[in-house]
Amino acid sequence: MTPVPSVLDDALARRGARRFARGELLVRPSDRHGTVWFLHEGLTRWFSVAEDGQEHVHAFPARGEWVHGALEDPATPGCCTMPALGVEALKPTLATGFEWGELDALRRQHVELASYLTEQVMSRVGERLGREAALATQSAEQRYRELVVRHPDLLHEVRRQDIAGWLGITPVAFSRLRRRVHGA
Amino acid sequence: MTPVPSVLDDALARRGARRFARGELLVRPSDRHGTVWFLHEGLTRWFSVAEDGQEHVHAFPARGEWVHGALEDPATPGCCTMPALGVEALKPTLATGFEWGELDALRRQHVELASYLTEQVMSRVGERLGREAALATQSAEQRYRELVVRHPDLLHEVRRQDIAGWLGITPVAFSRLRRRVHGA
DNA sequence: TGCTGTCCTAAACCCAGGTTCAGTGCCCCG
DNA sequence: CGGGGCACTGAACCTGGGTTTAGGACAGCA
Repeated sequence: MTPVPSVLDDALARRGARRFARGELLVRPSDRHGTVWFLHEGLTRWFSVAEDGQEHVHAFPARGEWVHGALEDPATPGCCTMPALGVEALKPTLATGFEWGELDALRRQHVELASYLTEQVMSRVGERLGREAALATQSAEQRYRELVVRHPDLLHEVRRQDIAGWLGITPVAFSRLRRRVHGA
Repeated sequence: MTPVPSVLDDALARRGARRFARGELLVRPSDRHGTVWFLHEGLTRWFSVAEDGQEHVHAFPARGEWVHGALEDPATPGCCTMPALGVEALKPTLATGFEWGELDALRRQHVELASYLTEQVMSRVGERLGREAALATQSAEQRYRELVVRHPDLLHEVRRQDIAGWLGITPVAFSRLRRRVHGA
C-alpha cells in the first residue's frame, strides 16, 4: 500500500467523505457510471454478480484501499468485459468517491498521480492473476489455510457465508471444512 | 481491441520485431525484468506457475494483444504479489518487446499513450475479474461451452491439454468432458 | 412471551473432477 | 525398421464440494 500522492491527498481532503452503515452498498452491481471510492476507514466486501445471478466475493477491501464497480472507460463505451460489480460495507465505513472521469482528468495534469494510478491498477492485475491461479489450482482447504495465516482478523470480522463466498464454496461446505480443519 | 496510438506505432516500427518458433518462450516464468511484448502475429499461451509448481493457463493472447510476465514496478520493487508468469508461443509468433521502463517513460511524454495504456490495463482488470468469477462459480462444462461459442478457432489451434489448463481441469477430465458434451 | 427472520451446523445423498494405470496412435530419430 | 516420446483416451476408484432438508442459536419486535 504505497502512500497517496499529495495532489490526491488534497483532493480527498477538499471533497470530504461519506459514511456508510453496515450493510449499505457503496456500489450497486447495476451501477454503470464509474464511481471510485477511497476507503478512509472500515471494511467492505467486493463482489460480482454473473448473468445467472451467481455471486462471487473478490476481496474484502479495507482502509487505505480503492474500490470500484464496473469501469467502462468513458472514451470507449461498450468495450467492457467487466462483470457487474458491487461493494458492500461490512462495518461502518468512511469513504470518498470520485467519478472515474475526474481522476482521469487529474491524472493528465499531474504526472505523479498518473504513476500512482498506473501502479495501483497494475498491482491489481497481479492480485487478480494470483487469485485466479489459486482458484484454479488449489483446494478450498488450501485457500482457507492461507487465509488463516495471512488475514486471521478477517475470520472474526466477516460473516462465515462471505468467507465461504470468497473461498468459492457454499456456506454449507465451509461449515464442513472448518470442522475438518479445526479438529472435530 | 482499440487501435494502437500513433506514437506507439512509430516506436513499434522503429524497433523491429522478433520471431519465435512454436514452443519458444517469450517470457520465462523466472524472469523478473518487466519485458512487455506486442504481438504482431501468432498465438501464445499465457500461464502462471505457483510456488508448488502448479501451472495455470490465463489466456491465449494473439495478434494485436499485449503480453507480459510479472511486472514489478521498478519504482517500488518487492511490492509485487504477481505470481510467476510465462508466455509460450503456440504458433510461429512475431512480436516486439519493450522494457516496462521504456513504456513508462514514453507514457510521461505522450498523453494519448498514457490513456491508451490505462485503458488497456483497466480492461485487463475487468477480464481477470470476469474469469475469476467464472472459475469460482461455473462448472468446467459451462466454461467449455462458452469457449466453444466464443472462440471455436482455439479448439483446433491449441493442444487439448492447454485447453484443459485454461478450463482449470486436468487433461483426463477434459477428455471425459468432451465425450459427455459432444455426444457419445 | 411468542413470532419471524437470519446465520450457522448436521446428516444424507449425488456427482464432477482428481488420480492412477493401461492402453493407442503418432511423430521423430537413430 | 524399430524404439522411445508425447498427446490423448478409457476405465476404475475416491473425495471434495453441491444440494436438500432439518434443526439449533440468537436477534428484533409485536
